[in-house]
Amino acid sequence: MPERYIAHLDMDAFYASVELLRYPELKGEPVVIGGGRRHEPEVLADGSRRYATLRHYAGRGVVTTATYAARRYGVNSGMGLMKAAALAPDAVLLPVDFDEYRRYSRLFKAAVAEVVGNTPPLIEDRGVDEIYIDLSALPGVAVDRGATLARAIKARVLETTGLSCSIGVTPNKLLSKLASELDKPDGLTILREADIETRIWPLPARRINGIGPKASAKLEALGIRTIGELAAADAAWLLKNFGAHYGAWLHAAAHGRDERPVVTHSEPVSLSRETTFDRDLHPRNDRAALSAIFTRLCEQVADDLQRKGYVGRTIGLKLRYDDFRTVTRDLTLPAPVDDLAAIRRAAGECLKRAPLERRLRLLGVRVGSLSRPGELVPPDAAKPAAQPHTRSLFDD
DNA sequence: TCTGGGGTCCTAGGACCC
DNA sequence: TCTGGGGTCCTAGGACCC
Repeated sequence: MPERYIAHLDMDAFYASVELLRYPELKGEPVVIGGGRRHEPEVLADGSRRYATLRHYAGRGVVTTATYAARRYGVNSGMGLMKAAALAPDAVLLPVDFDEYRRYSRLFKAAVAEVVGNTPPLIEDRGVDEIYIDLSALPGVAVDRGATLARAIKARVLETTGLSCSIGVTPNKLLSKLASELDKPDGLTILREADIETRIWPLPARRINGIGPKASAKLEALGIRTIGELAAADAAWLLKNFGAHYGAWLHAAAHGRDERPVVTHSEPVSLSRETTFDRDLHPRNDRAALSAIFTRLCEQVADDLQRKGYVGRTIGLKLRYDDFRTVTRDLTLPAPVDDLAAIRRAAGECLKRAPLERRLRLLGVRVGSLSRPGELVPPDAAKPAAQPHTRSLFDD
């Protein structure tokens, strides 16, 4: 198998950096992006701006991104804004503007495509602020293991967006994802297999994409903190503790082994809309409000389906109670749908099967088993039919 | 100071069929 | 009136990621 050169590109503090392009005077200041829409900066008579600060925030929002200055106070994405306010009360709070981030996302991806070309496609989308790029087939890459090309990509991205990014280039996606973080912000890290021991093994196991809070807590309880300790663990012992599938993957990942290809096209599996209420709502006392929200979510999903050109057979409902427990119910229809009436009816059937004693904090509606409207067959029938096997002694 | 919204993939049990 | 195995679909929940 020929050697692969896979790049992982990660935009630096992406949402925050896009906001700094708009509000350059905030550069270097602790800034937090998150929450609802009620804290746009106010433009004063003299043209200057007054920003909201975390101090006065009240609500259920979370931190979407924080600038590096804000991170120094211990503020991190995913953290509740109320907690962030306790850590950094004077940090500026800006509302999330997804349309603007999506616009910059298209810009930086186009800039990368300009440098590497995109026929054949080489870029795998990993959401709004990161991509993988398969550099293996590009001329001259083997000479310096992608360094010149990666620098050209970084320069072009900066030129077209004004934003910096960090890139890791290694033989696979797993290592590149780790490598792109080693030198953030504005970093470039190139690793060979021989560098795993010195550069990867000292890192916490939690850094591996696929080891989350649960798995890392369990590893820690078993005495494993770093990737190196995980690599040293006995393979059979890992299988015993984590199951055949995950255990084998943990072992391979710790040794930096990952054969996954860069996937340049994918179809969605499901579309959903959900919302957390400002205050918990009671299924009986707040029936009217809940019903209106329920209908709106169904409308939004129907709209998304029609706009994107999909139909779906499985309608799902998601409820989150005031104690944060989450419950889902779903219903598979005989034929795929994309209209409000059908979605609402099916989601309504799901609702009948859900417990409604407690107050609710979240409601969500999902449509899965997607296909294209013209497609006659549901997705599974499109798979190659199982080979009929020859009759043996044991068949009926 | 309680924890957003949009996704993917995996597991596991039961129904149902051959 | 019992025994064995395999496969797919549906449903529910959970881990994880951006």
